[in-house]
Amino acid sequence: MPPTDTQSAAPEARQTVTSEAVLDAALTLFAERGYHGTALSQIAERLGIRTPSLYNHMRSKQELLETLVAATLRDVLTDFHGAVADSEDPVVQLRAATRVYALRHATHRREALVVNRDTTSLPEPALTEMRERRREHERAIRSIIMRGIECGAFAVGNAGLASFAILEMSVSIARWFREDGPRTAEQVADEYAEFALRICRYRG
Amino acid sequence: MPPTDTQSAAPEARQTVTSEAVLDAALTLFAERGYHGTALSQIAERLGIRTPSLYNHMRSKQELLETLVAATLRDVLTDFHGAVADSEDPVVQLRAATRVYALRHATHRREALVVNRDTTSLPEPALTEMRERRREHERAIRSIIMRGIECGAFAVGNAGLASFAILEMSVSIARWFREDGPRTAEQVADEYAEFALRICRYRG
DNA sequence: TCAGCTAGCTAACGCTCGTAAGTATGCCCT
DNA sequence: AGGGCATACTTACGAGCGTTAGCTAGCTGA
Repeated sequence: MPPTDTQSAAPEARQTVTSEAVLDAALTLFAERGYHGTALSQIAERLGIRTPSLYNHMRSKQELLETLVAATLRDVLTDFHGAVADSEDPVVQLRAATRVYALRHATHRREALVVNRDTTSLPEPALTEMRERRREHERAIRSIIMRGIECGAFAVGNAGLASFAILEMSVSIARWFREDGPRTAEQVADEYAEFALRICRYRG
Repeated sequence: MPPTDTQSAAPEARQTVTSEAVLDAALTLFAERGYHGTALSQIAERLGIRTPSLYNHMRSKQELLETLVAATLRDVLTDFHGAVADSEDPVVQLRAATRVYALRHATHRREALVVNRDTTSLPEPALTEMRERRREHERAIRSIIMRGIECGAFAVGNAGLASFAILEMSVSIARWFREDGPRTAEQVADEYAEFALRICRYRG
């Protein structure tokens, strides 16, 4: 029985850590204790290597955070554009946009927690860039709501307030969702999409 | 013109720092940079004293956090009980409970940010205690929703999901609200109370 | 007047952090 | 077979952290 060379659990296998593994370990720990609350030594320990060895896979601790946040926000926007591409109807678009956003927060809890807690710890060029991406998403949701108001599908006093409420209630899914809980991620996402329409007073 | 001895802004006045001032400075900085991202030296600097002098007003950095979180959660529950005391009607109660909760997050932004970001940094006896208080609040909201469902005022698939959504969208007010913005805290709170009823599908 | 308390100060501690430098070892390709 | 690269290691650094000890000066009340 020769050891396989992919994903082997062979006891004596000489294994090496990848950049992806470092990012994954950092993601888990940042989500658990926050960026400033996590030491590189803890990331190293989780990977079974010494702290300085991490520098074979990254440039700095800050770069880890920056990579994680940038990738997550990119994926959020990709999700969004994919979700709203199928229709011009504000009702359909708001439902789909909320659904993918809520779904992502159930299936990518760690990423969501890190982005929401630690984005402000980024150094300045990146911080503004990341804030801009979030604002872009918020503005897009808001404009869907405004179009819904114009065509009479929605009735809400202020589109900005509603878009904030919808986005942030979805974000919070990451705080309580459990994979082994009573509801699947899809069920939760569908329910939240429904909440979004209710907030905008769409009477489906 | 002899200097007054309360709140004096006299230039040469020998002023002394109070425990409340230390808590307030800590609150501001914890809210801005997080608990682990804030050094005692920064709190001291903001108060115009040297770091070790802080120990005349506190026992440790952790105690600062614990005091702030405990006081905030106590006030949240006091608010809640005051809000629901006036009526037995689930519609009235949910509106009032959401209103005071949203209002608090607009008027006490720093406290809300710290509680939501840094409660997990508390040492273990306090951590469980604080989590229990939050759960108590959530259960109380949920039970209002369940009573509303029973009496036919509300129509929502799962009361737990709805209570999470309502609480967390309110929490997020602390992230964007500005005192000098276009809407007052009361206006925002009223709007969010309305959102809560919509989520529960109350057609007022 | 003066004892005692309060609330500052300086100095110093032990620890941990992120990071750098230099070295050893094993795999891959020629 | 062996050169080079990738990846780990040990050692060490300077800085900053929270905290303690011990001292000083001013206000308060007997």
